[in-house]
Amino acid sequence: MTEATRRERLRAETEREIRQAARALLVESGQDAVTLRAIARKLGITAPALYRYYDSHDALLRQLCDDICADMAAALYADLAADTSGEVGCKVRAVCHAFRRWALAHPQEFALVFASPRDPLGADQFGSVFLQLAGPLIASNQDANHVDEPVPAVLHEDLVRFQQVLRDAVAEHGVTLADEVLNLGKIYHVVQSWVRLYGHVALEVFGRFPFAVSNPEPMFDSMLDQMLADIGFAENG
Amino acid sequence: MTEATRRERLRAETEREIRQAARALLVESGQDAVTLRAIARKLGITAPALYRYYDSHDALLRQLCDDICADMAAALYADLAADTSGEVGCKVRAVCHAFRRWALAHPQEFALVFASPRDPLGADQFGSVFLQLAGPLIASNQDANHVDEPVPAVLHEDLVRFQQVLRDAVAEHGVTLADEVLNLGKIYHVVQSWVRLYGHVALEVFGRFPFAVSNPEPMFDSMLDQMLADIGFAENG
DNA sequence: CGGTTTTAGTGAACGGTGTTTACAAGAGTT
DNA sequence: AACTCTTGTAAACACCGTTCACTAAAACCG
Repeated sequence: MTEATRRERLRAETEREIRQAARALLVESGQDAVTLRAIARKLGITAPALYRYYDSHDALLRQLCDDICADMAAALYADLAADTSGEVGCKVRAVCHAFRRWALAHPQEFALVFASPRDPLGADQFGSVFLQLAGPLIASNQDANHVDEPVPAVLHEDLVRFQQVLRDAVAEHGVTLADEVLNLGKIYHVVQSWVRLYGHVALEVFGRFPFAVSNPEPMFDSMLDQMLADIGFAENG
Repeated sequence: MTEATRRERLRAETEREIRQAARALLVESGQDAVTLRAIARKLGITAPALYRYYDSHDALLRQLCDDICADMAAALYADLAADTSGEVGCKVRAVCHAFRRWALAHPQEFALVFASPRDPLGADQFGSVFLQLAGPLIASNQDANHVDEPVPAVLHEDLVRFQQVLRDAVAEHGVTLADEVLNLGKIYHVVQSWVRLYGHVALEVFGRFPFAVSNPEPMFDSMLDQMLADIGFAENG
């Protein structure tokens, strides 16, 4: 059954424990608490031993980011699947709510993954999460009544590239999109929706609204309403 | 001329040097490089001496945030004043561009002040910056043709409070606003504009757009167009 | 002026960090 | 059994925030 050698199994197990310990420290005590020595302490080993698994503290942090992204994607996907209504608008709303809920529940992780000037690279992982969610949603919204609004010509190049990325992502789900469905106007609205979704969530997580918002959820809902309307879903989807 | 004692002058000078050194370290090498020992080293003193000026490393970081906010506010205000056109739409556009430019030029400062889960408190300083800019703009836009759109009832309480904050901010500039000008619908749009402005800038600074944007400025311009239209300014203001 | 108090700064120390190096002990292989 | 590769340890280095006892000078005051 186990095709790997005994040593490989042990190594994989230790690596799993390292990630788990790092994650626990991040959640319990914040990013600064994720130290090599603290992780090693949780495993009952010494700090230098961790260098057999990761090149540096920074590399471990990067791995942690990827794990977080994967977990978040799984959580969002679960919420998406839990919405049994066929309405695509409902699904979008569900996944947006799940994103906000996740960010508020994991502010440290959110800051590390989404608001860190550290890495220009981890974007791969993040992009795949985004596409994994946006892809199916777009694929299941082929009948949306949305006209092709004109988009500034300067944006065409970037939007066409993004269009191709989205098309590929959807194709992985076995769906082929017509150009009328995935027109540039809609692509642009997808990007703009991400701007607003991210903006609201980050502002809420970091407490940077220009005044104290006593109850941010209705404001989030209100923004979603307008966002969904812009993107071509029915108001009460 | 110098009404302060010699000691007070020296103390003020040292404090100025501390802030300056901290700022330089942040810009040169990132937030993690702003250590007490590094600051002290730049001044030619020892680290414990800094405790005569700040209670802790964190307190110094807070002061740094405030300084950054003040500097940014000054820069934005300068750009705002540099726009000699009477058009309010142009002024809004100018200050938004200035904000983006500042954030891209000072990513470390931006991350520290706007995307740090650290303090729920420094918000005072930040809020005052926001109001210092938004106040005059709203005050000079009294003739905007903007109808009072309905706003979800749940938001009324918060929006009314923000309305009062804005009214006070504008009053400091010697202008009194009528309710028709500063209606709740417009207040809501101001908040939504901040969401989009912040969202775009943060995504660009942190490189978190879902695909590589080759030339983000036109996209920013495009967003501003829609934002200004929503908020009641003319398209080519 | 002389004595006292207040202040800015020092140096040593404590416990913490990431990281490197030399070394030991076990697992796997031949 | 001998050899290699892997996984861990212990010690050390340089750095960090912070505390504490202490000095030297400035400011104050009778």
